[in-house]
Amino acid sequence: MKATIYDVAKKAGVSIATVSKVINNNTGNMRDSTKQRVKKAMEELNYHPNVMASALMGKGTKTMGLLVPDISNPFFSEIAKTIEDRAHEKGYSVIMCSTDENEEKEKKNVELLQNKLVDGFIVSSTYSDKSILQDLIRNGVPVVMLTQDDPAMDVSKVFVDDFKGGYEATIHHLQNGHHNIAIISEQLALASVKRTEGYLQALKTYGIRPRQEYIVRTRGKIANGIKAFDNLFQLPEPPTAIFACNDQLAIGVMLGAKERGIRIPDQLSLIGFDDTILATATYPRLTTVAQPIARMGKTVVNLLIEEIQLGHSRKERILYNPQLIIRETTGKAPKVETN
Amino acid sequence: MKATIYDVAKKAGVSIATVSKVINNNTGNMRDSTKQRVKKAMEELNYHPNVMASALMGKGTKTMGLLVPDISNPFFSEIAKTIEDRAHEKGYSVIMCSTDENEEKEKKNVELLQNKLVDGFIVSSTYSDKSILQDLIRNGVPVVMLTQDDPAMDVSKVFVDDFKGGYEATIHHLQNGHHNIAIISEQLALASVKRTEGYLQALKTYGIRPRQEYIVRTRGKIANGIKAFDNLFQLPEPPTAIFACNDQLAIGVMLGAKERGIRIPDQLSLIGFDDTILATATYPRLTTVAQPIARMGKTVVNLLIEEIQLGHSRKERILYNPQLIIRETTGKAPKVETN
DNA sequence: TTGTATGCGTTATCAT
DNA sequence: ATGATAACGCATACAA
Repeated sequence: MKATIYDVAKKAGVSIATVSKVINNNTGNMRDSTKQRVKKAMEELNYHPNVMASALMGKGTKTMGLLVPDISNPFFSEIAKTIEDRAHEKGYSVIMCSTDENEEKEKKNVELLQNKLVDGFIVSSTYSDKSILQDLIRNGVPVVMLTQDDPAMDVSKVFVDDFKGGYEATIHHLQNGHHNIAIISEQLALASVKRTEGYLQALKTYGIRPRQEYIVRTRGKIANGIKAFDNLFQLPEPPTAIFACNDQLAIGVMLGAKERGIRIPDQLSLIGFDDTILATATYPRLTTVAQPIARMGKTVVNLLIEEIQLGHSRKERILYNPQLIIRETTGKAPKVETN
Repeated sequence: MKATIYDVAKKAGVSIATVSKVINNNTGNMRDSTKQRVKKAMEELNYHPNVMASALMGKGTKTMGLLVPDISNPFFSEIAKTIEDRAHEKGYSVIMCSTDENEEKEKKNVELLQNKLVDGFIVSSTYSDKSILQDLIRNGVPVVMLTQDDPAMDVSKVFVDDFKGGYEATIHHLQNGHHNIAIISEQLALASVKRTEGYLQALKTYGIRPRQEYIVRTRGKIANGIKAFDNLFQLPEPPTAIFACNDQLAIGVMLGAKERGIRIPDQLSLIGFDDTILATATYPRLTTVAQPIARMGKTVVNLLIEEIQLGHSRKERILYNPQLIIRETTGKAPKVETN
């Protein structure tokens, strides 16, 4: 049977209060000898405090919930990895939940976790029903947003400057002489609208009028990237450059292009976003806008734990710089045929 | 403040015992009217039972631990997704832990979870110190192994026939006329040794003597795939076909080959394993041995929950068939130059 | 410096 | 058919 605090107390010849004190390091007024005696007893019994019981007493569970759209998306699994690592270092566990951009699941996940065992939430998925999160926040549950700067959420946030990322990607295309630049954005991601705004701004800087038909919105999967590409290339005047708002979409474009015999980067320049494992798995290697995944992951965890201990949100907004990583899918615009 | 069972009882004008009964569906001897009254009160107060408290009473936490080598590896994140989905359907949460094939983390993860909040474990990572898991099992903690059939673990297992997968991949190469077939295997994965055995068996079937220099062991990352390829191609007689024991390794080979101007599949045939997102993200698309990820994920969860409720292991071994998916990286062996 | 007693929100046993 | 009450393992105010 598992040892309880009573077993330890008996073995050490003290009361449970004393044991409790050494567990919680309230050993201010305690003879060092008793402390050692208790510690020894804990060792020998292989005693570990029952988290459930101490949680009942108002202590936390040392567990955090991680809400992402889809853990099987490389970007999220990569950031989940860094979150997990950091959390473990700090003695926390992380429960993961994919919302699948599905309102029902969003709600169910939060319910599942809330009255259960988490001390706080990291949320990296856009909620269609924001009241779910807002209720949480109003009730004083620590929440830190990751990957999105949603003004509707008055909590701490860790994210990259998506506008800048979109801007710089587009500028890179423009500097290469492209004028017909399309963007494929993620329908439901807040970050994608920022990236689109950056794209628009870059166009403006170069005095180029945006075209509706060059702006496509879809879900961020490979298959949709292929579709988007197909549609774009049925246009009377197809783009010579594409900025895809995530790597999966970009991969889709590459696949579609291969299928149609369109060479990248000679006939089509392409930029992705995220710099996931996918970006280096393709040939040619994908030019993409990198997010500092490791630093972001570590930072959200630190911030969340800090707020859990603090008891309230610091409402910080931590903004990282995206970085355009030029690899092999971008190049000069093809000569325009003047007709 | 969160509502407790007392609040509900008061509101419904009954005792907490009665409320508890409707919570747990022990409504055998209960007037339907009271039951409804209680339910209504719960609704109105937005009452959710405190899992910690009920866990204290011996009920489980409805949480399972998922131990994988690395959640950022697409294979594991994809299977984690299906596990999560199924677990949620059944009202369970999943806590994920990457062991990083690091003995310290292995131990720490289990400790983190054990005395904490999980009702059982799904373990899909090879433990270098098996006693950690065996202690768990001996203590009656439900454990189901995923992805590996380790004879040292006397519990239920869900996995593919790795031997067969390795065998069929190699046979495919052989049928294409290849004789110089190399294998790149994952150093630490039990599954990889089975796949290697299948490879060896296939060779034997065709009367081909295995060559030591064609058998390379490494960690399953893209970078290592590149290195392995480089080494293989510095051999006096490089292979004309490679079987990589996971998709990442295979991607590494593709990248290395591109770098050296070696065309796939014309000059080199390549097969991967797992059929992750990576396999369809490359060009040409990767021929690979698929594991039925979705079915395996669903099955482990079902099995684990069953055993949690049952109170003991059923010690089932559920074996799935791998499936060779022939895409575009495999083809006929180049004509041999007789000299 | 250490121990006693109470409560945290449940479940379960036994009365009523 | 329903209610009173004792655990569960721990933290903490208060006593000693």
